[in-house]
Amino acid sequence: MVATKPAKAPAMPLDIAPIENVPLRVQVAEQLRSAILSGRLRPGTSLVETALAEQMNVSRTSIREAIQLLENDGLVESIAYKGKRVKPLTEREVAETYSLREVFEVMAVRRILENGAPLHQLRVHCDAMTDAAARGDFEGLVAADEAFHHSVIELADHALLLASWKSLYMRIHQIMALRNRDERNLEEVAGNHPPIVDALAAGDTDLAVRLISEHTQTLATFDPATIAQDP
Amino acid sequence: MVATKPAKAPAMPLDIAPIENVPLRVQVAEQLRSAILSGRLRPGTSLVETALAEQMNVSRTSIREAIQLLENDGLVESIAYKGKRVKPLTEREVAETYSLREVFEVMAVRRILENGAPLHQLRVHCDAMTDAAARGDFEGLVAADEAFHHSVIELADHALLLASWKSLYMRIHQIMALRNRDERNLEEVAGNHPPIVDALAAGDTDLAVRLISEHTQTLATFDPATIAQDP
DNA sequence: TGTTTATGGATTGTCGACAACACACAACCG
DNA sequence: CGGTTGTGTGTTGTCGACAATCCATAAACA
Repeated sequence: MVATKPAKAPAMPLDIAPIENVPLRVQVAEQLRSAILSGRLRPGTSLVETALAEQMNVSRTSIREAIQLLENDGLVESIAYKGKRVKPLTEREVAETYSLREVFEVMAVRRILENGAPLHQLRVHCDAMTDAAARGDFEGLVAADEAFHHSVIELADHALLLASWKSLYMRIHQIMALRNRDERNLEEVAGNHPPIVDALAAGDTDLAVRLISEHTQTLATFDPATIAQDP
Repeated sequence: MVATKPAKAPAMPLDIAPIENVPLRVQVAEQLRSAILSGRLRPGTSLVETALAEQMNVSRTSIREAIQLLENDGLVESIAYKGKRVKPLTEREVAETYSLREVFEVMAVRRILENGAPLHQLRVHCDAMTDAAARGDFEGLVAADEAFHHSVIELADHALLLASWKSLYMRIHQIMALRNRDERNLEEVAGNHPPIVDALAAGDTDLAVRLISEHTQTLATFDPATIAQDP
């Protein structure tokens, strides 16, 4: 075996886009998930397999399996022989979701401070948030905020934590989409993050934990009326 | 409507066991899950739908859906168009599982101390552990230990936390089944728990957190060789 | 009239058959 | 001999049809 080349030398180095083979159930799941997370499918809406199958022009099997995928995400609940529906969101569930998120993020912060991690990416996201806030770009701010927290979890270098956080954050997405976007001060939200990075850089565990904890709690406020669900 | 009776008066008050209608996929999932958690199906074992369908005498559909249920539990992983197999257990995953469990239990302890909760049940489980240890009953000790920790989580009164913990604890079950039962001192394991209850009763947050934290970490020790998987 | 028993429609659950796919190995050609 | 191109086999993916179940409403009965 010649060692100068990496095992396989492609005859055509041109990087043609690889056509990916995504199973139907996954495509269906993505569409439905997007609809739920964006609030187009409200909590309580019943999901009828036959109807969806016809509507999306796929077999009922694919719909079925897609819905089961959403069940794993905790976005759909099903009662045997009765039906499946978008999981209703109770006030209690919202509170639990945010409290668990807080624990996740605090855990991440602790791990980052224990094991060390490059903080550059966090600063990039902070800047993105500041820019978005300056532009009055709400969507951009939200996206950058998610990217920031996602990075925090990633830096903790804990695959299970990351997976759990992602699953949890989905519901947070949904909640945020359902609630009237209370136009709180964009600048303020953006400004909340740099101190967290600073505390991490300074190695100040207590401060970092307190800041991230307060921050996640802040966003947990919500108005129950805004997440009323369909029967 | 007459108000003296609760809506429906059963003609036969005899409490006959209601024959429950469990979907096939669930029965299949329970069997497979039990096999995985007990170590009869080792990590890495590939699960072939057709084979299982014939073996268990149900349609491939039911097997398929059952396996997807196990995927939700994180016990099975699947690669599209290639196959499904019992999720391999890496040393890292084991460590992550136990560290996340620690965070869950610490969270539970904190909540119990904040909101208050009756501790009677915990004492009962402690006694059961002591008894089992005195009898040299390993199985009994493990069962009581799980019951104790389950109760701790339940007392935290947090449905999402409880669900997450249950899912996580499944893997701990699996790990314990796979590892050579290192006959550590039964009395010692049993003795670790009452101080936790005492700290809870005394309202000593720091001590309770430290005790539960140390306790979960203790059990995280394992020998990688004992969880070697099949190809 | 009040209670029980059919009956119908809507929905999920289960099935067997066929299609799509990935991989390994044989056949072919320079 | 090296590399490419068929071909076969085992697996998952998708489908449409039928069975089981639940619920509401109507019919039958005392």
